Formats: sequence, structure tokens, C-alpha cells
Amino acid sequence: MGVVKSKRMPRAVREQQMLDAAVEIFGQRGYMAASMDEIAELAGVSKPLVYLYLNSKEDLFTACIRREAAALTEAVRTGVRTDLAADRQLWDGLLAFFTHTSHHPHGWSVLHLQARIHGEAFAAEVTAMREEIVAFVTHLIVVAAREAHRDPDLPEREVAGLAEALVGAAESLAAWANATAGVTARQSAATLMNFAWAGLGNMMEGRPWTLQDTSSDTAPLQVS
Amino acid sequence: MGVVKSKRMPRAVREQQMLDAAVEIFGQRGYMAASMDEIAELAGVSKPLVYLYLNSKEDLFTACIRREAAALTEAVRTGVRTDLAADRQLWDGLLAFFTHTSHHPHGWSVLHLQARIHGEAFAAEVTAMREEIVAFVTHLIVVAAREAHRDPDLPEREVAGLAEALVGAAESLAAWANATAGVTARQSAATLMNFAWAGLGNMMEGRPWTLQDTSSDTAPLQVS
Amino acid sequence: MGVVKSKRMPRAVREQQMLDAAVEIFGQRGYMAASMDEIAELAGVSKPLVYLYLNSKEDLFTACIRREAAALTEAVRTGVRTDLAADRQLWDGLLAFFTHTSHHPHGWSVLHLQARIHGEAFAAEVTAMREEIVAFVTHLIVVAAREAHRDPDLPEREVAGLAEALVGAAESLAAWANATAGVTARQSAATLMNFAWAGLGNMMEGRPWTLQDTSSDTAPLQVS
Amino acid sequence: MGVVKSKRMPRAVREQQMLDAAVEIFGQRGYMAASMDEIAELAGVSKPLVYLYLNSKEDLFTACIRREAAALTEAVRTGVRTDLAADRQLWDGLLAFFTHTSHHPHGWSVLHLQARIHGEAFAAEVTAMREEIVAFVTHLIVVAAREAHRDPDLPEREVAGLAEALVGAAESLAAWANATAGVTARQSAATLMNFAWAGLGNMMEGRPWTLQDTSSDTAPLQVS
DNA sequence: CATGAATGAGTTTTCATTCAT
DNA sequence: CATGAATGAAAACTCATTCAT
Repeated sequence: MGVVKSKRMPRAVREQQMLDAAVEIFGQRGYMAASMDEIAELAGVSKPLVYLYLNSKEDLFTACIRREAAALTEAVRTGVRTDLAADRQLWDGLLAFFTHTSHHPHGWSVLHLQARIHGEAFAAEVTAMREEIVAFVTHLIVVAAREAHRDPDLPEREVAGLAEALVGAAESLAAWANATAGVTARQSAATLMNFAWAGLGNMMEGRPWTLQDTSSDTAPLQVS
Repeated sequence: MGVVKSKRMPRAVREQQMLDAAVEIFGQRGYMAASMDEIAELAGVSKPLVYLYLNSKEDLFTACIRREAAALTEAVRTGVRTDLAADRQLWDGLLAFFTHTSHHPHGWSVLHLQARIHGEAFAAEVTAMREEIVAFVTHLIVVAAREAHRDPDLPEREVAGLAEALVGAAESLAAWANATAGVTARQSAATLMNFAWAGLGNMMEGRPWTLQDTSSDTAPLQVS
Repeated sequence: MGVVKSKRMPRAVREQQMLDAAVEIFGQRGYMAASMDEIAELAGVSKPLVYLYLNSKEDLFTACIRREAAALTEAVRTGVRTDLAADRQLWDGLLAFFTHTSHHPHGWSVLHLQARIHGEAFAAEVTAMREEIVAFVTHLIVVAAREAHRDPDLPEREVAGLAEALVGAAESLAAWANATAGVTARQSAATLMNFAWAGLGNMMEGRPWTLQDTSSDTAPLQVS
Repeated sequence: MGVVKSKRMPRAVREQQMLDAAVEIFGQRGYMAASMDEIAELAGVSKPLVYLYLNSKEDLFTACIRREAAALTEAVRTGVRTDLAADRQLWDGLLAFFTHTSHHPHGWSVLHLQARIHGEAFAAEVTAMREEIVAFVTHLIVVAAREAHRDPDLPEREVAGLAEALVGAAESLAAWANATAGVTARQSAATLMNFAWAGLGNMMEGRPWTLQDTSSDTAPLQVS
């Protein structure tokens, strides 16, 4: 059931079947625990064919990461219309993100969990994607600041940290939503939007949180 | 250089050396890729001694997780004074958290990345710690709402989602700070505090973010 | 010399080669002392292939036991014609038994010595075969009693003990014959036949051995 | 309970404790599976002490075999009075044998099962004892033949085979009796005595079993 | 193209054995 | 004497990878 085993399929199709199988196995077992035997079997092909097309376990894993990263960025890109307001763009992006990750849990596991912990080479692949998203979010923050008639000269590192925290929150929330029954992508997006945007909004209006107490051991919180 | 190789040490000392080595190797390579050979060599002992004291690779990994989790919770607990205001408690907790994770990057890698992906047994150890922290944050949110003279009847799942997002943001930020030169624990704590608290503050005052546009495909964002 | 090392043989053939090697090594060294390395080398293949085909050391040992037990019972079964007289059947069976064990000393060692002392699982395999043989011998005893016009109601445990002793004597004699130069299967069979059958014959005729002396510490010998 | 742990016992006593423990462990687990750790623990002493007194695992095993073999021969020797008739001597010897083996199952396991399958060196120790017993039985057979007024010129190999079969039957019966609830030493001795002696008796009177049938493939059974 | 047959290299784990105290 | 500390050597088992057909 599922995959019909038929001989002589075009190479591109066979490769996709192999990647499908590999993403599922890598996502479930992790890079090291996944065995090429299992992947070949699930893909319905013989092991030497996997090597013929994908070269090695490392290359196969890299191919998985690339494909899943491309699919995720494409999903987010497609979900966002750049001619709308910044907050709307963020909302649409989050919704697309949570929707895609909930529909591709194995792919998300590969990107979020597996790829980060098996050597710089793999992590770099994910980092590239991640930086694209962080850059997009950073851009939105700057635009939002401009729309709010504020000087767009927030310290660069500050903005990077904010974007990082936002993306990190989104990633954690995605994992949590995948593991918690009854949480929809829309709910996740709304939670994060409320959480984040209101905080950003306050900051845009010059009302960052500050420490009320004046005890000696705590310097002013504005990051230099 | 570094570790002085001296023979015949009492068991307790040797065990700590082994755990130190194991945390470093597990943190760098991951559970599966780490080899007992490498750990024993880094600890400056022979492999059989590692097995004599720590029993098996699984038990060794579990011991690492337990030790690092205990150290982290202890650090946060020690950093927080429960008689202060909720926002101050959150600030102190975040500062202690980022300080500890930046001082123990391998330990944090073990907890945050490695332990979660190698079987329920290991993940459960971390989950216990994480739930303690999420519960603490949830508590702070409820207290803060009360202090702000608001009804403390935020929807339970909403609060859970917020706490999850906050903790997730902190975790991601910690990993990012460890990997990015020149980011101090204080800066991370300040970034997250500004980001999160102001957002929470807005919500407390009844000003959550809402979608301005009224296009047809987007329902109201308030989570039911 | 001996085994020609040729690559790429069909699986069934390789499996038999492996079992041949395993029986020899297990028979010589015993289960625990035998190493998979040695077996693989003697079989002329690499260790992974042994595991690929036979799964584990336990499974390999079990396969050896099964093959040797089947071969031995088959040899005895083939040697006996059930339409002949009981004594002739016993003679033919003994001859087939001693012939087979002398031709397959390693296999006999595996069955007689090795399999019995490495866990219930292995012993059970042999016990099954042994019980088949003991049952056959028991049957012959009963038939012989009937042919001798005697009531076939010898006490059941008595018959069981007799059969046990007879089979045990045969087993020991086989081991002894294997280890002693110049003893043929025919001689072993004749010795045992004389020894056992004449004894049984006497008993059939109501002349069991009894203790002549009447010293106090020795009760009558007839088992109740 | 059982062994009282007290310091500073004379060497001879300590050695016996170690041998007691070793016989039990070797008897249960077999030579290879027995670990020196376990033996030392059961003996209530530290491992280095075992090595100080008994030198090595091999030497320890050899010591076990020697002690158990000596105990068994001593038991049989004590049970037999050489001034009685041959059949009475055999009966007394069998009774002593079955009594001792049933009282020392671990020791019997070491001698009968373990020692035979771990290298010539160990087997030789048992063979020495076994030959002593076989010689004794052979002697009894010759004496009995003389008492029966028969020429004592039974072929030597024939007698050796008979003695071997008798001893083998006894050994098997001992193992079977140990494993079968409710079989007493006296019953085992009686069974074997009836079985064997009556057979021998017939032979003494010139009535060995012979093959009745005259089919071509079976030569006369009298061993040349 | 496709695959059954095969393996080199490495993994976790165990154990008999020895010092230094 | 007695022992806690420590290890060299080897065993079972796995896996990514490659030919020959």
C-alpha cells in the first residue's frame, strides 16, 4: 500500500521516493541511528541504487536537509505578500510556518533537531535557511519601526537578538504544537503574534520594560 | 596539559572526571556519534573503568543529563528571590539561566539538543526539568496578571502557550548566544525581558495585537 | 587445501559451509570458548556474512544442534526396519547410531556435550531428540517383554530408568569409541548388545540379580 | 547467613571456602561463564586473595576438579569392602557412587560435564579418576568370571568396552537421577545392577545374545 | 539498470589479572 | 595480609560501502 512498486521509473521520481523515505527515517531515528538498509527498504529500492543516485549517507542527509529547507522557505515565501503591512506579513509568515511544519513533522524534525547536532557541515545547511528567515524577520522589525515613525536606528545586535528570540520561540512552539494534541497552526500563530507583537509595539513606542528596583548589583537594562 | 594525569584517585573524584569528559563529548558529537573510547581517553582513564563506575553508555548519558539538569535548576533557583516582584523574579531567573548556560555550553547542548532526540527515557529526564521551569514561568505570568489588577482568568491553554514560547525563546537565545561571540548573559536576558515583558504588559492592559485588515480568508485572531 | 575458496556462492551453499565450520569449532572448543571470528575464518567468509545469514551466536548454535540432531535421528530411523523383531531393531539402531556418531564426531560432541550445558533453550533442542530415542527404546523393551510372553506391566519408572541407562551407556560408548583408536561401530554395537540384551533377557525370564548376602544395612534390592 | 565472615582465618580454611564457592559457580555456570568476581564474592573474600592462593582461573578450576575427583573416589573406596564377593562389591560401589553424586550435584556437574569440554588439560584430570574406576570395574568383571569358573580370557578390549559402557551408564543415570525428582540413590543402583549384572551373568554362562536372522548384510555378531 | 553477495572498520561491552596502598 | 583502583585484550555485533553478475 502507498508506494506502488514498479520497475523502470525515471531517475527524478526514484530520487524523490528515496528522499521521502530518508526524511521519514532520519526524522524518526536521527542521523546516526538511521540505517541505509532501512531507508532503501522503505523506498522500495535496492541499496546499491541509493548509492548510485545519492552517493553516500552524508550526501543523502544533506540532500534531505536541502529539500526540506527549500520546501519550508518556499511555503513561507508563498504565504507572505510583501505589499501588505509589516504586522500582516509577520502573521501570514507565522501561519504558513506553523502550517507547513505541522504537515511535515519528519521534515521539521530533520531541520530543527537532527541537522543541528551532527557536525558543522550539516548545521551550516540549516543555518543558511535560518538566516534567511531571521533576515526576513529583521527586515520586518525595521520596517515596522519606520512605519511607527521611529528612527530605524535600533542597535543592530539588539534587532538580531529580537529576531533570534522570535524565531526560537516559533520553533519551540512548532515542536510543542506537533507534540500536543488539539493545537492548531492558527492558534500557535495567534499566541506568538500576541506575545511578540505587543512587546515589539511597546518598544516601538519607547516603553521598554525597565527594572523598577534600584538595588546596586543591577545596572540599567538598556543594552549598550 | 590541563588535566594532570595522576593514578589512584578516589572513586568519587574519578566519576566526576568521567562525567566532565562525557558531557563534553556528548555535547560536541551527540549521543550516538560519541564513542566510549573517546570519552575514556579524555577522562584520562581506561574504558573498563568507565564501565565499572558508570555501567553502560546509556547510564553514563543519563548520569550526565541528571547532573547538568540539577546544576541548571539549582543555578536558577539560587538566582531568584521569591519575595520580590514577579518581573524582578523573571529577570533574575533569566540572568541566572543565561549565565549558567554560557558557562556550561556543553552541558546546555546535552540538555537542549542531545537528550531530546534519543528515546523517551532520556527526553523524560529533561522534560521533568523543563516542566519545572515552565511551571515557574506560568506561575509568574499568573501572579503578574494579578498584580496588574487583572482577572487572573486567562485561558489556561493560552497561558501554557505563552510560557512555552517564552521558555523556547530563552532556550534558543541561549544556544545562539553560546554560538555568537560577544553576547553576554546580561544582554540576552535584557533582550528577552524587553521582548517578552512588554508584550505581556500590553496584554495585561487589554491591548493584544489584532489583525487590522479584514480580508475574507482570515478569521479574528483571538483564540477562543 | 581442502576447501576451495571461491567467491560469490549461492546463499544455501554458504550457509552449509558456515554450519560445517561452526559444528567443528563448537565441537572442539565448546559454545562459550568458540569465537565467531574463528568460525568465520574456518568457513572462509567474513564475520558480517555469518551474522547476515545466521543472525547471532545463539541462533548459529541452535542451527547446528538442529541440523546434527536431524541428521542423527534420520540415520537411526533409516537404519531400522520396524517389521523386524525387537532385538533386531535394537541392533540395527545401535549400529546406525554408532556408525553415524563415529562419522560425525564434532556433531556428536555438539549434541552430547556442548548443547546440554548452555541454557535450557539449547538443552531443550537436544532433549527433544533424546526423548524420541528413549521412547523408541522404551517401546522396544515393552514389545520384547510381550514377545517373551511376559506381562508387559513392568513398573513404568523402572522401564524409564532402564532405557535411560541404555541410552546413556550408548552415548558414553560412542564418546569412548571416538576417542579410542581401532574401535569400530560394529564392535561398539555388539558390546552394548551383549551387555544390555542379555541383561534384559534375564529379567524377562524372572531372574533379576539379587543380593545374596543378608547384612543388616542393605534392604532387599527389588525396587518397590 | 551460612558463611560467617570473620577475618584472619588460617589459609587452609580460606582455601576450602574458595573451592566450595568455585565448585558451586563452575557447576552452575560452566567454566567460561563463571566469573572470578562472582566466585570471590560468594567465597566472601577479595579477588586478589583468590589469585594469591589459587593463582589463576585455570589453576582454580584444576583444584576444583582434583578435590571433587578425590572426594568421589574416596567415597567409593570407603563404600567397598574388597573381601566380599564381586557382585557385592559392585553393588556397594554403585550405591556409594550414586549417593555421593546426589549429595554433591555441583561437584558432579564439574566432573561429568564441565571438565570434559574445556581443553585436554582439564579432561585429563577427570580421565585419571575415570580410569581408576574403570580399572576397578574391569577387575570386578575378571574376578566374577573367575568365580563363575569360566576362563578369565575374555578378550581384553571386550572387557574394556563392557566396563566403559557400565561406567557410562552409571554416569548418565547419575545425571538423570539428579535432574529427576523422587529418584533415590538406592533405586538408581538397583536399576543399574539388575540391568548390568544379569547381562554379565548370562555372558559368563556362555549365553551371549546373538543375531537370529541370517540376512546377508549382517555378519555374526561375536566380536573377533 | 538492478541486485544478491560480501566485507573493512569500528562499536559497546566483559573479564582475568595486577598494582599501590 | 587485604583491598580498592585500574587495565590489556578480546568478544559479539553493526553498518556504510562495493563488486560481480
